[in-house]
Amino acid sequence: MNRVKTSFSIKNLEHLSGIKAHTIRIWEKRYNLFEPERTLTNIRLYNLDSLQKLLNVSMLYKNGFKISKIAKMEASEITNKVHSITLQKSPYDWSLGLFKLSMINFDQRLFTNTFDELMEKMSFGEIFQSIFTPLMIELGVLWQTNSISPSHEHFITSLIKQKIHSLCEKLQGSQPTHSDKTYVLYLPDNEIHELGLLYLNYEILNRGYKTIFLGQSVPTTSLSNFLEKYDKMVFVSCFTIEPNSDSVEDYLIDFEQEVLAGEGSELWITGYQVQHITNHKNPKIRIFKSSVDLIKEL
Amino acid sequence: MNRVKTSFSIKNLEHLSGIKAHTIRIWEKRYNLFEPERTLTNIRLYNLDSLQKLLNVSMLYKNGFKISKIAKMEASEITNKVHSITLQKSPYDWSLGLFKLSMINFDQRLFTNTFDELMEKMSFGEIFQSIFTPLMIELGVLWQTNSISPSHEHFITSLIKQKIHSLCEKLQGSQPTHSDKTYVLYLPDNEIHELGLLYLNYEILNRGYKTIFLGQSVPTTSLSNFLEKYDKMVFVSCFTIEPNSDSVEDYLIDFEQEVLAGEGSELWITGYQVQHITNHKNPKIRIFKSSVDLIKEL
DNA sequence: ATGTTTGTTAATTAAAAGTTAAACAAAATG
DNA sequence: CATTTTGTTTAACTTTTAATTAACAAACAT
Repeated sequence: MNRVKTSFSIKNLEHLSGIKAHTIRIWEKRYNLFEPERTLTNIRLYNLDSLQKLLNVSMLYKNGFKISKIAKMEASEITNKVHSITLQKSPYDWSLGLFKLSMINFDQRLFTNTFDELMEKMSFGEIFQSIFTPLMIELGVLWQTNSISPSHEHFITSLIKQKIHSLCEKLQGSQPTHSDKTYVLYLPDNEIHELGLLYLNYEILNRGYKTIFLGQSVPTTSLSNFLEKYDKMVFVSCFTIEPNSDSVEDYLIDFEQEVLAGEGSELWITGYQVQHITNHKNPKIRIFKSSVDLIKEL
Repeated sequence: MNRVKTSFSIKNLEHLSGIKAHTIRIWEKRYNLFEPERTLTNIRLYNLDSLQKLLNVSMLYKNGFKISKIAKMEASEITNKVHSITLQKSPYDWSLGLFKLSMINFDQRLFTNTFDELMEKMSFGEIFQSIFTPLMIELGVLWQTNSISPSHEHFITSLIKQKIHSLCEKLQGSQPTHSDKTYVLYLPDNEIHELGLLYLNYEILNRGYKTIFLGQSVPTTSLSNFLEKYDKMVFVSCFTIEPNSDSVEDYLIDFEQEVLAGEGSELWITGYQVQHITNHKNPKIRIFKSSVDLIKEL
């Protein structure tokens, strides 16, 4: 019933900390760094405290501290050192690790603090592309190795969504500087990966355009309703799961007839399912390799 | 980069279909039911099509069809039979399987159809308690055995949330029949499991009370702001992860001072982190073993 | 009742992952 | 330069999980 992971294998620690299982074992043996529980059959089982200690140790280790020196430190001393290093170095260097740590502990304050510090140094676009995107990729690996629970993923993505939402709200407070076209962002039926689309919404707003964010699971027919209200519409979407490679061509043909028949409106798409589509005949449909490419064309 | 599971081990199939791995193997051998790919070292790897076929086969099997008979059927015949059975039997018997199927395929239409049929036969409360709750528990098992991706979990929970949201909206359209108290539903800092709280919101609304749904990550201080506006307030929350057993006592003491100091307001709690708290002195704080118990007291 | 169907069990082998210990070699230290 | 530190490699062994085959026994059909 309790679905939050609190027990970790040595492989989990390897994936979460970046320290090889072999190395963790020998640190244990030589320096008594950890004293993990064991199963009845002698297999190591680490708790959350051990994981956190390892994350701290690996942080110092990656910053040039020697393991023999770290091993002699008190727990409090380790924490202090970690603190002072994060203060010294740029937040960029450590934000990925701090975001992961905040996820493991469901620590919203750490997330927010890290994020706020980053925002002082760089734009949200840079943060999203250079930190949140790699973070999401890493989460995929952690998921595949059973190192985190769905709750962890949910926790971190919903915090990121919150941040984008609040940035978008601020932008929507001021008048758009362009009135020549309106962007409509949507995800087709069954599409649930809205984080990328949410980010696109932010970037489009940030460039002074008007947007309508529809979010997930919008059927094609309900899109045509917008055509009467605005002159020039650009529909923006991201096809990650659906429509899949079997049906994406049919979807586009359908979309052409239902939505793009009139003047002025276009469809811009990114995502996994359109990666293989290189040349599409209709100039009203534009395919982008990545959201970065799409942003360049705004 | 593509984080959607498309390849399954025989154990995954076992957990998803309820057919033992042993049995799947022997069906393969005796009736050539499947022809899974193999790894370089001879280990079975099933694709999504195989999984779906097995789900259909197991459905017929559990309905009394003999495996020898199923094995002789064409794929289309199997699909037809499955269809006609789902029509014959009550939706209750099959909804759990259908919801799981809709999740595997990210098939929103199947989810909605199944849900709509259920709503004709029973109340939403019954659906939530007798179907969605077991479904969530089963998802936990599937997660632990690596049988589904976080996307699957996200897909199904966000659809359930959508349903509760729209039911709540309808209820909020009509005037409350009780005006003696207002329920404020919130989750404390770092708490992300809002599905259960969302359901409580529905049940309270359904009994004609006024509610304020704050959702996740509400600090205690911002709750006290509500005290001036309403006479009698009942704060309702669910502590799944936070505050954890170390800090829950402190949290409650803090809450007593900051929020419950005046007249009339109470705090009702359920969730994992308050399971061990049996007798709390302050009668203004009420602990419930489950949300069902809480609903009974409305 | 006789033979067939069908799921389970047991035995054996193989693969994957974890554990321990010893040897090794690069890097740092004095 | 000799010594210590430290991560990696190798080898032997255990545990867990998967695969194959054969045997078994209950249920079913004729």
